[in-house]
Amino acid sequence: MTRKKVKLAYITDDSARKATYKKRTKGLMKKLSELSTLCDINVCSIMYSPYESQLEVWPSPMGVQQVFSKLETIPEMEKSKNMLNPESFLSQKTIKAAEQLKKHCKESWEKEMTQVMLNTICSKWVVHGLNFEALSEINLLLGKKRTDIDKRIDTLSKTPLNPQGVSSSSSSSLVALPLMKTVTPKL
Amino acid sequence: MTRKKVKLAYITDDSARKATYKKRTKGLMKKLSELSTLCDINVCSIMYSPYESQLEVWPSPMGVQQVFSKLETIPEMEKSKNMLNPESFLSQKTIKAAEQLKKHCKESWEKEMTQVMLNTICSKWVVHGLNFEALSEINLLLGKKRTDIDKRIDTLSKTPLNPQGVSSSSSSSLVALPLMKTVTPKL
DNA sequence: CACGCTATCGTTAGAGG
DNA sequence: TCCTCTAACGATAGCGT
Repeated sequence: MTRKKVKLAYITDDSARKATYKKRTKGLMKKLSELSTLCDINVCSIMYSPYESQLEVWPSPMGVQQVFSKLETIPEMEKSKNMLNPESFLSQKTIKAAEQLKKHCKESWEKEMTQVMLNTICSKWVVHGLNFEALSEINLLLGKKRTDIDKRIDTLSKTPLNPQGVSSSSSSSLVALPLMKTVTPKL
Repeated sequence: MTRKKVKLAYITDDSARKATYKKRTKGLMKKLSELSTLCDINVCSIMYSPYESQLEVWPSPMGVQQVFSKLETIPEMEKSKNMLNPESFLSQKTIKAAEQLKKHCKESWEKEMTQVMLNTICSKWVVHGLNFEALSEINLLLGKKRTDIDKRIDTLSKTPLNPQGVSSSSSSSLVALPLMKTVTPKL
């Protein structure tokens, strides 16, 4: 009985798919970990899967916090918030100017856009105070009694904030985003 | 000549490390892609490595945009911004209340905190308008002439926004963050 | 320094408990 | 459903070019 040569297509059988998901996710995690130690890359992952009721964080919430904290240190743009809001950064003027040249495409536009895109994301993270101060704050809570946390979560669950449902139009998604220290972001 | 059994430790030799990095990154990418098709998970990755002058986006900027767009659809919290700012969500009062119970730790605090942590991140994304509208805007620019983009980038490079340097204290980092549709975030 | 090769190691599909 | 086992497949270290 020779093992089938994985047909690379959606696994229709639910339990088989779940099994594969779990196995491969575990494998991915390991690979991530290896890349991390072999090449000194700081890695973390946050998994929000339909197969686990709870979120899975690896290697630990602390580790996640550390990685996110580093996003904070990338460019020091906080000092110039006003110049980085979407309106000025991507003004109608800019769009129009680009519009004029619509016909002259270039095969490398993709890479260029990638730069702009990512820089925008990073900028926004910082500009909007998304430097994960909150995570630091949350770390203060680490080690607190569980029931208290439970109560807190319970309270929050009863506020209007609690989503009554989730859009079912979006399918599962995964983002892998590595950031390295040695490259100076070009903005 | 038996192949060595990969010593799982930092590779000191620069070129060897780079080779390993590239090979393994490629492998990771493939695994990601497989997980994506096998389990219908929407995947993208953004690589910002010291070994490439440009960012590497996979499968494409479009794909990245799509994945990020989905983050937007998670919980509908925009309507209650005022209740979700860090100040109210993680008020001094809350911290103090938790402080009182510092000594009574629980082994499962980690999971609980994970929930709070992640929910906070997601909340912030939405609350701060980080629903990646900008990315949509940027997509309008796709297909425009490269030199124009170049000029734009150049202009930006000369503004005070341009980081004069990057913190060298942070090491490389990678975040993998999968989001699935079927689970309702508990907040 | 990048690529191609391939023996070896590591991952995992499928079956059984 | 979840674990364990293991043969088969897939990834990749080291080397040659």
